[in-house]
Amino acid sequence: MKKIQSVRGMPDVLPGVSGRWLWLERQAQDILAAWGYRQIRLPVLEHTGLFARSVGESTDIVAKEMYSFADRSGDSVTLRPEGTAGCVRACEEHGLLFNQTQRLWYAGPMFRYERPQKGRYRQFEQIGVECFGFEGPDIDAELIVMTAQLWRALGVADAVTLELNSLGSPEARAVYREALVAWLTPYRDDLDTDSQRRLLQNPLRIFDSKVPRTREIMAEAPLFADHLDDASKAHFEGLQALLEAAAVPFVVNPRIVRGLDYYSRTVFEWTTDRLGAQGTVCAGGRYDGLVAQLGGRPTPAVGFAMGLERVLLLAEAIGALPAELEREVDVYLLNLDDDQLPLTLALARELRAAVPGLRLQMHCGGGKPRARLKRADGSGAELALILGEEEVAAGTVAVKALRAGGEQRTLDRTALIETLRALVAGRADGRDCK
RNA sequence: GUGGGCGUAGCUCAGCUGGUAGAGCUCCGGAUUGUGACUCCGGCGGUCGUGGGUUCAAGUCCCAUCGUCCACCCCA
Repeated sequence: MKKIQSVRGMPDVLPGVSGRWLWLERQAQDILAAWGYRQIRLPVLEHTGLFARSVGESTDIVAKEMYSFADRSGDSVTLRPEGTAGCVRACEEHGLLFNQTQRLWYAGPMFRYERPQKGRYRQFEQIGVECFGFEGPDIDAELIVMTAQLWRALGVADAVTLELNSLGSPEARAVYREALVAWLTPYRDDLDTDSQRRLLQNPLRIFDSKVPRTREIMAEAPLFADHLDDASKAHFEGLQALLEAAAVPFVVNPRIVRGLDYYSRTVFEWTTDRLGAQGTVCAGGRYDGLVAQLGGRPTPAVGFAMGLERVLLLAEAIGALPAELEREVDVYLLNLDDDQLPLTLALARELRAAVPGLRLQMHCGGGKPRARLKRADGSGAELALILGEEEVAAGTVAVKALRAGGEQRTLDRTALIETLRALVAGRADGRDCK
């Protein structure tokens, strides 16, 4: 009998690390709310055609990475490989873009059929942000400054770099593309095989090659910056000025191309050198043409997506995870004899009500006092609250410090609640480090 | 899809030129009839990923296959 296991590339998040996820999601949600962004909740399944029309037929994502299948009626549906397409679809479908602007976010799993490796999974979690109806560089800057704030809140700001580029208008890009292909064609045989293929599919990507000879050639190639249309150029310069004013450092990287067809003008990536081959932690850009392409009125749009596994890997790699995440239980309440169970239950309820935020775990499962204390220790709690015959008779609770020393005091109800409130108040939960 | 590393107890791993499967941690019990974390004693726990081959004998060698990790491609 084959051992049962998860589908390849679809990892479980076990209890020991799920707290990190809650921490990350809370940090992000707090900031999004503070900037006036509203959540939109989207289905995980969409009609296959949506992605083919938006992401691009010839992209790897659509060509070979989609989880597509026929549902019971025979329609082809696809587990979303990214969030933007579904978001635009929902906004159009419900009239959210009619004469109005939107600042939206969503979170959840995305699916791509790729070989898993570090920082890459077949099911992975993203937080995505999309803005509609703003055409100037102000909103581009807003998104970037907001992400910069998140990196600070998470303690990873020093480990990420902002890289910027402009892809210009679709027309300018098409002109440049032809120029680049014409320039490169004489060198075709000198290029590596991957780049020869790119020459047909996405020549701009050749700038990304890691092959030395290809890089030598590309160092001489014509640059897109010289083909940028005036309006895109002004937009890009406006964005850079705003980022400088906001003291957000960046580097202009002409090699940033983005794999999805719908991008235009501003594209950006937050990258790190701490994660091996998957250095991009957050990426996005402008996609002014997409709404119209999907059948809506022409609507300017910008957005980004953040890979949460990568952000967490990064936080872990540089030791940015707050130590408080280690403690999941504040106090462990145990009775020494199960005759005291009804009283113990009542006390647990009373303490949880009296001390907001208190994480109190009550002993279950019987056993000798020794075994109960052992469980108290294993729970990770700071304090053990012990309820024995003597305490019940006296109306007190024995409070034993489990982490430091081990001294034990006997407290009445008022002193106990005071102690627990102080414990909760002193607990840094990672929300105050922005 | 391509290349390489690795699959032995729940976890981390050792196991020599082939010779009857080990440690640490975890967990449970005892030393300790109301006190954890330290110490000591005992216990639970493995068809050595799977299938085939070579051999008197395979965890060890060979082949295949699956899984996993890393890298390429591509991407969050």
